[in-house]
Amino acid sequence: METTTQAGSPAQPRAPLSKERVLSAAVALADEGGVDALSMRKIAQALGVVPMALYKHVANKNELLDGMIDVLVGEIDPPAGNTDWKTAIRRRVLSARRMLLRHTWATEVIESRMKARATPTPAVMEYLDSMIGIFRAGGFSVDLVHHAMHVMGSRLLGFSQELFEDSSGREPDPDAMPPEEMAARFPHITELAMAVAHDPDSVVGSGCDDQFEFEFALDLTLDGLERLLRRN
Amino acid sequence: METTTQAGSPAQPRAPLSKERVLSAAVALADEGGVDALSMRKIAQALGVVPMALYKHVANKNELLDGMIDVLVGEIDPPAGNTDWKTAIRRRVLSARRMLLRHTWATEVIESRMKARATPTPAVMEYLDSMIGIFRAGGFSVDLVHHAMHVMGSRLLGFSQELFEDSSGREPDPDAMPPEEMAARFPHITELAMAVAHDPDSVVGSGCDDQFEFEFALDLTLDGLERLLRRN
DNA sequence: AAGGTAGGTGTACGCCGTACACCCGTCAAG
DNA sequence: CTTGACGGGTGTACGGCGTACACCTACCTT
Repeated sequence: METTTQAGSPAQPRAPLSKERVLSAAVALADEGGVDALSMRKIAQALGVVPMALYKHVANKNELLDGMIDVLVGEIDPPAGNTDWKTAIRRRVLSARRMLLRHTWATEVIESRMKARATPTPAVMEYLDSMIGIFRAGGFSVDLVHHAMHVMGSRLLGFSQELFEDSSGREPDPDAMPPEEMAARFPHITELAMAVAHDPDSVVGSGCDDQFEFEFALDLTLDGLERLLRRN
Repeated sequence: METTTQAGSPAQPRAPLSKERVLSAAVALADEGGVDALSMRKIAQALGVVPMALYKHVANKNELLDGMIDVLVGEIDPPAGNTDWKTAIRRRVLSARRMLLRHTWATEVIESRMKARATPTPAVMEYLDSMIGIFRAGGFSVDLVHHAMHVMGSRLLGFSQELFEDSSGREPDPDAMPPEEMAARFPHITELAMAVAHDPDSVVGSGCDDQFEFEFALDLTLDGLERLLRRN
């Protein structure tokens, strides 16, 4: 059994590794067996490769987890044009939910990674940005969108809460984005951040009163329940 | 420096271990350094004891995590009597939030443990039960409470979502509670469960339409936002 | 032909959870 | 007073984990 590369061999012994192949193997492994069953060694084994080979494609396990989150976010349907904000948001959230149900480990990983990172990955940022865009296009003021994002909270995936939290004392982002590119790629996030904190440098800084936002969302919910109650 | 037990020594060399001491040491360690920095070995070291000593007080690390959750739930203020349901719920939720802010690792642990266990620990059950009780006392019908619990969702700690999910294929609960005791200790949960599924045996079984509940909560939120928008 | 580089390999280290055998102080029964 | 059970702390050891580091080997460029 010669397994070394042989020129004319019709069935090549192994496809070449790549970040995508590593990530989808990882996602597949997590789907069956949960995130506890996910180890670099198991992923390598599933790919027929030695564990350290993975490190040529992902820096470490945390980056791998971040990459997996991006894969998941990519599974969420893009925003549907030609509808009012309400159905657009509704569809998007329900699509996100379907993704979360497909990958039961997702919320756990998202939760823990969002706590650790200074900034969400670009894919996540893009998702949030387009979400904000839908609200803005629907006529929401910047302030109201801000509230809305907090209110949606965990239903928007579970991370908007953390997104707005103080980001100091976290793992420093290895390749933090310069503010100009930030503004160009995520216009809505930038707009919101500038309105919230009058300090455009700390783009998603802690210029917002978390406690106020929490109570705002809570009261909105309680009022909704009360209305239902009155209507008996 | 003789550290072995010596009869008349006024300062006894070490307090005797106990489950509470282990748990509070674990909570303290998690508070400073997050849940990743929490290992049986570190806890033991903090208590001046050999790692295996802990296993005389907790069965394994998962049970330790469950115990830690109970400690946290115990920090939530008990329900305030003599008020309407709305302020009672409000106070309770805000108290829970203060606890979560004190222990930033809490949501992560709760999230992962709730996914794994068949039934929440008694302390958690008690918390949920009293929460339901407040709604019921406020005049909510059983059905409406059911909706309400889903709506509050993560704001009620983050676990009611999982509580109502299908509980098959999870770690079997070592000491599952007999239904009678269940009904006696958690009357409100039982009432709700019986109404939802007409099968009183699978007390928090999957007799509820998760998708419906999710959309119900989503729409309640969206309607709330819409009202704010109209009032511009 | 020379040499850089991208990608897979092998070994090794320190951490983890915990199974298992042990040991010792206390206390009840004989 | 002896004995033996037992609750609780100990020591050793195993298998799995993430990953640092040195290597080797094809290939591509010049």
